[in-house]
Amino acid sequence: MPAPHPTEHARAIGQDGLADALVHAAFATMAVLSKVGAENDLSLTQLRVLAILRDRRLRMTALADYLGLEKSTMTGLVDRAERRGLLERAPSASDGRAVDVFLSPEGADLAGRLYAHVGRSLAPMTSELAPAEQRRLQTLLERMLGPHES
Amino acid sequence: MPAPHPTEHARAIGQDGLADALVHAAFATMAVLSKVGAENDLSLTQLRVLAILRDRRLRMTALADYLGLEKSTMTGLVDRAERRGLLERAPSASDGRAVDVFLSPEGADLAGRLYAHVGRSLAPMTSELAPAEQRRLQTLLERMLGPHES
DNA sequence: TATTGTTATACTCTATAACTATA
DNA sequence: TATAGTTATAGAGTATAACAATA
Repeated sequence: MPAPHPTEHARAIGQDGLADALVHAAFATMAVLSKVGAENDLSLTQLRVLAILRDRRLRMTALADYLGLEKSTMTGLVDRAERRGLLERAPSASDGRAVDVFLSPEGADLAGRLYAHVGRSLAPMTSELAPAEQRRLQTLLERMLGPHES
Repeated sequence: MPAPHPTEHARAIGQDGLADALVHAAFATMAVLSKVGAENDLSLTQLRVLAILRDRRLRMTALADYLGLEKSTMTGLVDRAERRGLLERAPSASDGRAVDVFLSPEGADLAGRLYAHVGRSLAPMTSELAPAEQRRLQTLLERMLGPHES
């Protein structure tokens, strides 16, 4: 798994300075997430599935909506994760057509470890800034991204 | 192409507040890049290839290094882009084993339009911040990401 | 011998279309 | 009829291993 070179496309894609920096930061962050995933034999999509289901039980269609994917794509995605024992399917109690998906104990365990791992893996980047700068960056990003649900 | 829901995994993956915000911003930015790519029938990887080659001529191996992919992966990637007339291959002048890759005129044209398109597509997000905040955000991101080459 | 690129192979990710079972 | 999920199919993206050509 060779390491990428996030800076280059960032510089070439972005329109202005801020867009450049955002694209650059996005590639750097995604590279970290991909690496954390790869170290656990998880694609970025599987990582997202674990993250989304960390505190939720969702039907296939709702999971597809969260990921921005087609429901037919979910079948294989969930199949593979289920085969690895990371999540489980169960028929919905309220709708005979629907299938709920949720983390298995092993999946929840892995999700928890990944959660911590991502934080540690991002630290070398974030610790380039002093604590006060980190707080300012967080505030600006949160303002830019709008109010969180939850 | 259904729209994703970047906030959720962000909240669930990140370790602390800043990591959360970075992951959230990365997913939001990647969603924009993916959308711009998809509107032009380009995957994120093909978008990166165009961006990287925008002002460069590289051999297959160097391109693979920039992307963080195996050289064998490049063959198919370049094949498909070449088949679409976006880039070209030529034998290296200095090394009989090597193959140079570079944008075709059409590829360069598309890359230029994508460049502008990305800037415009990111604007709704960045313009949530006042101009002074935008400058502060850019400065902080650039400090965090370290000095650019070029 | 080592390196460059391709080929062969296999698996994951993704979408579209057609199907089934339920609502 | 409409919705939930799966299956069938196809194509892109990715890696590993083996190979040919060149250095």
